[in-house]
Amino acid sequence: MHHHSSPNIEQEIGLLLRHNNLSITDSRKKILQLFFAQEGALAHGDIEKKAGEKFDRVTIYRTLQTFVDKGIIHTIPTADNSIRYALCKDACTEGHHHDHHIHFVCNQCQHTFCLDDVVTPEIKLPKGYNATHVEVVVEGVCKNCTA
Amino acid sequence: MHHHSSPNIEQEIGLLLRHNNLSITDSRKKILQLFFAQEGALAHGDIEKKAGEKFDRVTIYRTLQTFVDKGIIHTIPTADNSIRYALCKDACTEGHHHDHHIHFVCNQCQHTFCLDDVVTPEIKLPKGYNATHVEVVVEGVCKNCTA
DNA sequence: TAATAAAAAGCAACAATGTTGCAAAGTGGT
DNA sequence: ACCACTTTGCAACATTGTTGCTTTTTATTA
Repeated sequence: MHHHSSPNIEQEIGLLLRHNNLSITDSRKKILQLFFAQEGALAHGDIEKKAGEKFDRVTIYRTLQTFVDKGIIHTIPTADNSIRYALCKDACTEGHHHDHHIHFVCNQCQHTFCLDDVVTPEIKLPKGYNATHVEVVVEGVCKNCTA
Repeated sequence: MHHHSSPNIEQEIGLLLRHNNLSITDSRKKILQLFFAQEGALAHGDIEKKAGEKFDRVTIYRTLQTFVDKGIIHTIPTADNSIRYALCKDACTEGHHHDHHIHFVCNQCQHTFCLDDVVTPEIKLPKGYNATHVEVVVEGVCKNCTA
């Protein structure tokens, strides 16, 4: 399980923000904590539910956007109009995401996971098409629900 | 270009609806015409723009939902909260979609295409994960824009 | 530590998108 | 032409996302 509640998560979060030239604010810390405490991806709505009493909706929108811009989190496409966000584990930088792993959506628990060890395959495209990014989303039953 | 305006499109649409046990109505015909006249996928918003003066927004929502349920169209996930829809070319039936092709989103013209000849690859998942469906969305520059 | 400039958060108002119940209109079958 | 059933349009509402502006917070300097 990835649920560290180690005392230096706080520190780690501070460093992460500082490395990205972001000032350290309550909302940024709180939202990053949610991501660190979570195995899987979060939608805006999830964050609003978990942190919404403390923070304005607008702040959450803007914070997520900032994190995406800085390469701290990445988006995961969905077919239900609720973009998911997850921490970038590869070396992403401002304006350059390098997430080559696939994503898994569980039909049972509805959670979305980054399978960091499964890289996106090469796709052979017809003539004239040039790929810059390949996104793979696999649906099915996850490890926790298979049991 | 795929813009047939052949006289039997109308017939084809009628048959398609009848085969799916759907009554033939103006909005269903119009929306199917848009899909047939279009190389690429459509979002709800696109359809609303092109047919919105004639039909209520609610009707468009309900019609798209009906078509998805019947296996006439399928959804394409996106990371911008605007689900795209495209005609199913494989043999989809009510409750059973069999679209194994990949999707391509052009960064230049912003259109989304079904590459019907490119099948989704096998993905090897970690132990415990079971796949029921694999969705591949490739981003890049399409045939028309490469020129 | 206090003062300050810059950045972020909060607020309010708004825009866009999606949903529901119900009455009116249209469809297919007799 | 009639009838049962389905679909549409309307209205009202809920949810989600955006924008401008004021207040608060942050990081930095003295």
